[in-house]
Order: sequence, then C-alpha cells, then structure tokens
Amino acid sequence: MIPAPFDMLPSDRLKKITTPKRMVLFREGDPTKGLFLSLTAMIRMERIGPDGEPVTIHTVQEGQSFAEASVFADRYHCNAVALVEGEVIRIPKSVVLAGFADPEFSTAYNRIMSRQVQAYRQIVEVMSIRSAAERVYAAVVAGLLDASVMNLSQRIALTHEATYRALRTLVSQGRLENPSRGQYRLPK
Amino acid sequence: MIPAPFDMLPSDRLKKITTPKRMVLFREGDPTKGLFLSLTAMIRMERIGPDGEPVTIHTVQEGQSFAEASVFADRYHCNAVALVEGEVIRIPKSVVLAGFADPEFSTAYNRIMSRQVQAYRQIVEVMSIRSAAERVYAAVVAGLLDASVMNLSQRIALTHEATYRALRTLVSQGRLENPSRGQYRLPK
DNA sequence: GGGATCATATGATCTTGATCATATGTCTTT
DNA sequence: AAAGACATATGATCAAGATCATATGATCCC
Repeated sequence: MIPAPFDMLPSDRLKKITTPKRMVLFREGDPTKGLFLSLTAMIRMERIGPDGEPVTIHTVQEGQSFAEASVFADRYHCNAVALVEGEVIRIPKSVVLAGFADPEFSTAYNRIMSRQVQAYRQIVEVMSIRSAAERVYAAVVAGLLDASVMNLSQRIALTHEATYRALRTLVSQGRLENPSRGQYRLPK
Repeated sequence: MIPAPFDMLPSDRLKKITTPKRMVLFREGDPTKGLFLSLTAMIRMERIGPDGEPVTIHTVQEGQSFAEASVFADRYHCNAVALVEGEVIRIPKSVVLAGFADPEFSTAYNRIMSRQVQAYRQIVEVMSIRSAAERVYAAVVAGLLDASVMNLSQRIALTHEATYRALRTLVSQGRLENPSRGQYRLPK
C-alpha cells in the first residue's frame, strides 16, 4: 500500500525499488527524476562539505517521503544513500506536477506538508531548550515520547543517559509519572 | 506587497491587521479562521503546558507565514501572541482551500512548503551536532550565516559567545576566512 | 558631537551534559 | 533454558559550552 497522498497518483507511474545497503539513489548534481517515498528503507541525505567530508543533511526513516523539493529543481542538491536494505518508491516529478492539476491531490499533499512544517517548528523549538530536564519535559508534552526513550533522545539531540536522568529528575519533581520501567507519562 | 504565493489569491479576501504588542491573534481551541502572514510582526506561538506555564512552540519572524496547518483543522492548537507591534495578514481558510482549485497556486504553495521542509530538516540536522565548532561550520556551509552572528547563534541554539569562539577557532584552523570584523566566509 | 544602543569580541569561572563504565530487565531465537 | 541483543538505568569523571564580566567598534538619533 502506498501512503497518502501518493496513492492518488497513477500507480503505474510509480516505481518500486529495492535498495541494497549503500546503494546511491541519487547524487548531488544529477538531473532530478522526482521525489521518493521510503517504505522500509533508511536513507542518509548527505552533502559533500568543503573539506571533502560528507555532511549529513537529514536521515530518512521508514514511511517518510524525501527529496520533495526536487520536484521544483533541475538538479539534486545532495546525495541519497541507503543505510540498510529496504524498499523505496520513486515518483517522477512530472507525475507530481501533473497531480497539482487535481485539487484533491493538491489539498492532500499540502496537508501533509503543512503538518510536517508544524512538527519541525516544534522540534526546533524543543531543541533550543538548554536544560536537559526542560527539554525532555517539553518533548514529552509535545508527544514526542511515542516510541522508546532511545528514540526520543536521538530526536531531541541528547544522549540517552542524559535523557534517562532528566526523566528521573522530572519524576522526582512530580512532573512526570513512571508507572513501570520504561514508561513515562504526564500526571493526569 | 503580499509575498508569493499568496499574492495569487483574491486580495479583497485578505485582511490586513495591525497588531499592537501583546495582541492575541488566536487562542488554543478557537475555531480556525485561517492562516496568517507576518509582514512586519514577530509572533510567539505558544501552548499552555500542564504546569499552566506557556511553552513556546515557535517564534514567527517577519515575512513568514504561520498556522498553515489550521487550514485543515477545526480548532487552533496553540495561542499566537504578538511580541512587538507590526502588521499581519489573515487569509481565510476558505480562500486557501478554494485556491487549490488553481494548479498554479497549488504548485507555488507546495513549492514553498517543500522548501521549508527541506530547510527545517537541515536545521534539525545542524542542531544535532554536538561540537560548537562543527555545528557552526555546518551552519555556515548551509548558508545560515546570512544575517548577523547573533542571528545565527539563535537559530542553531548556541550562545553568541560560543558562536564567536567557534568562528575564531574555525578561522584559526583555516576552515573559514574573516576578511573584516564581523565578516566570515568559506575560503574560496 | 555626544550619548545610547547594539553587534562584535574575548577572558574567567562554573555548571551541566558528554563520555565511559557497569548492571539489570526484557525480548527473541534456538 | 541458555544465549544474544538491546533498552533501561545509574554512577564517576571530564570536557565543553553557559554564564558572567568587560571592552571596543559601529550605527542611530537628537
């Protein structure tokens, strides 16, 4: 199944690709072929820095789309490399551009992009909080502790040790509850 | 002048508002009236945390749009408060939704949303770099030093002192040039 | 021109989160 | 049931960035 809103596009134009680990999906400077959708893959978007070292721009998780802006550009602005084996779908830019003629697709696409922008703004604000405890608290309030603590700590740029300690502190302050090992929630 | 792509919408439906300092544009739970465009205002988007204290979700700068996702929601999810006096434009959600019938508007709007997502992903990745020098370097490479150093330091969540020191370090390493006071750039 | 304000710049000190280490709980696999 | 892998959890130490302080250059404005 293809995640919304791309399921509204003609499925015969979408190309499923199985990426072996380390496969390069595109390189900086390549003519753009379209955006991608990771079904089960993890992709590193990287740019080669002035020192010649690769700098990670973004890491794509399962279920996420990436290279959306390539639809409006002639060339890719970074490299995309598979970190593990997995499946991705390539959506030709012509298909997306044609999709904008369909108000329903335009609306649906804009909806998910708006949500993403909203989510990123919040993450940026959370990441700007200096104190580990306050950062973790803001993240929990924002609902970012939906998976593991490990996962949370990565998303808010703290070590998992600092995150565990912050959670402990918040529990001792009565600002969070720890009903069982590994479970944290706001007191109700 | 109204920034793209909103200049493509019927201008008689857009409402210009002059916000005095501290004016509340909308509150969490209010029925959504549409999205906003800050012309000269600074707006704080905040949510009231469980402690009853306001938590900043995002700070809107001049020229930015905000509450885009409200177009797809019944109620606002946060408060919007003017930090200084300034001008904003309100765009009713019906106008935006009607706009999606126009492929040209749809394309233009989705273009800027794609760019924003791209930019936010990059910022998040930069903010995840622990070392101040590497963080600043990545930010400069990403072109984030387009205004003042003060501005940069805020955007990448470093104190300005740490940012100045990191710049100094990078210059001494030959990774940046400092042609004149306050000017920093990549060596050609 | 003089004063106010702000960005740039750097030094000294201190706090805090990173790092390293270790242990236990949980889940999966065989 | 044992082994392996991984998340949870916490202690000890250390380095790096935050904080506080001070100074200078630039800009505005009256």
